Amino acid sequence: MFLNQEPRLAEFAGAVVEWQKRHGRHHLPWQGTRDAYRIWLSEIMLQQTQVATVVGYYERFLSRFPDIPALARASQDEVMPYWAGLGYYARARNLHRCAQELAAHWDGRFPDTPEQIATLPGIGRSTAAAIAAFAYGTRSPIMDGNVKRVFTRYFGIYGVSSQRATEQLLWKTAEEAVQAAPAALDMAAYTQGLMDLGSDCCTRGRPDCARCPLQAGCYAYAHGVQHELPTPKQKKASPERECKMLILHQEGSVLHQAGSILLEQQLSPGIWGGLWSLPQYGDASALEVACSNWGQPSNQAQKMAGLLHTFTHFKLHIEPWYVQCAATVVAEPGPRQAWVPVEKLASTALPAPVRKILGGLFDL
DNA sequence: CAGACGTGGAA
DNA sequence: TTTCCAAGTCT
Repeated sequence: MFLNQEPRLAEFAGAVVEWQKRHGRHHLPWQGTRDAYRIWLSEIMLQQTQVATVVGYYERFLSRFPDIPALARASQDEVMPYWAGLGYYARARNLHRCAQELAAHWDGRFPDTPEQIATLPGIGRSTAAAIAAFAYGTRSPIMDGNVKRVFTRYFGIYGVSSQRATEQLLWKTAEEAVQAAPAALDMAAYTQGLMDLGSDCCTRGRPDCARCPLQAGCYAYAHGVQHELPTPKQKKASPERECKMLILHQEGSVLHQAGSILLEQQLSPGIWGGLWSLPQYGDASALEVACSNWGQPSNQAQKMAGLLHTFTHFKLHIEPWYVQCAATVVAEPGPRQAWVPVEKLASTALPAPVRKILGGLFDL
């Protein structure tokens, strides 16, 4: 770090805001509003998720649930299809819970301080600050991946951000940057500018320092260590697991000509919690037992092309097995299981790889 | 504190 | 191909 951060702190926020107004993003679907609901929804969807991925989900979700009361009076099962495929499903469950808490205890509106906002489910310190900054102009700093890149480089902050000391220094520096800024600071532009700078200019691989409004004071630029910051955390090899998924296809009826598929709702918490997946089995014998329970000899099952699904912390080898059965022979579904008509699969909350498997069979 | 928690795009 | 990781939070 530079010994004396003060002169570089004083000019920091102003440079970010000026850059944002000329070169930042201004036409994302969740910009140009002070509606805390829309801001909140976008912030949650954008957690660990790229802008391009979020845009479509944001529009569809907002059309179906236009405000807090609409979301609060819906059931979780009505909400999950609008999040399916986006990942990190605890976000959707917390979003729904939060709407109900706001409706029940906060008059259906967001509280106006970041501290109060951060007490709500699924909203941590950074998201609370972002909501307050965009909706109310509150001078409370955020600290996400983009901002960490900008701050570690500009101020020369070493150490992995999972360490308490590093995290605390980042937040302290972020607070000082706001305090050192003029009272008239456009907090929304500053907050957006930090993220845009990290996203468009101060990127991980090839930072475009020539375009950067902070170049003159940047520690990493001065020392040529852009690629060393932020300090990378050591990676761990992700374990691999395997499972067999059963596609039990009940033949069509007059009502549902394409038939129905047996799905099983996943428990929360847990992978895909709240979504409807295909029944999974750890090995061939477990699959055989399941087939025979449904009156199907397992030798009638057809093995389909396998696929590898990569999660953050493990890889899953999926082996799908297809079995068709007559409607007349079929028993009652087990707990958390249901027969879902093929016509309804498109609007069902399916995990991404399950949608891919079923999409190959039924053109969802 | 370290691990759980998804998915897809980029290098 | 492999690895990284993107507007994090919760336990």
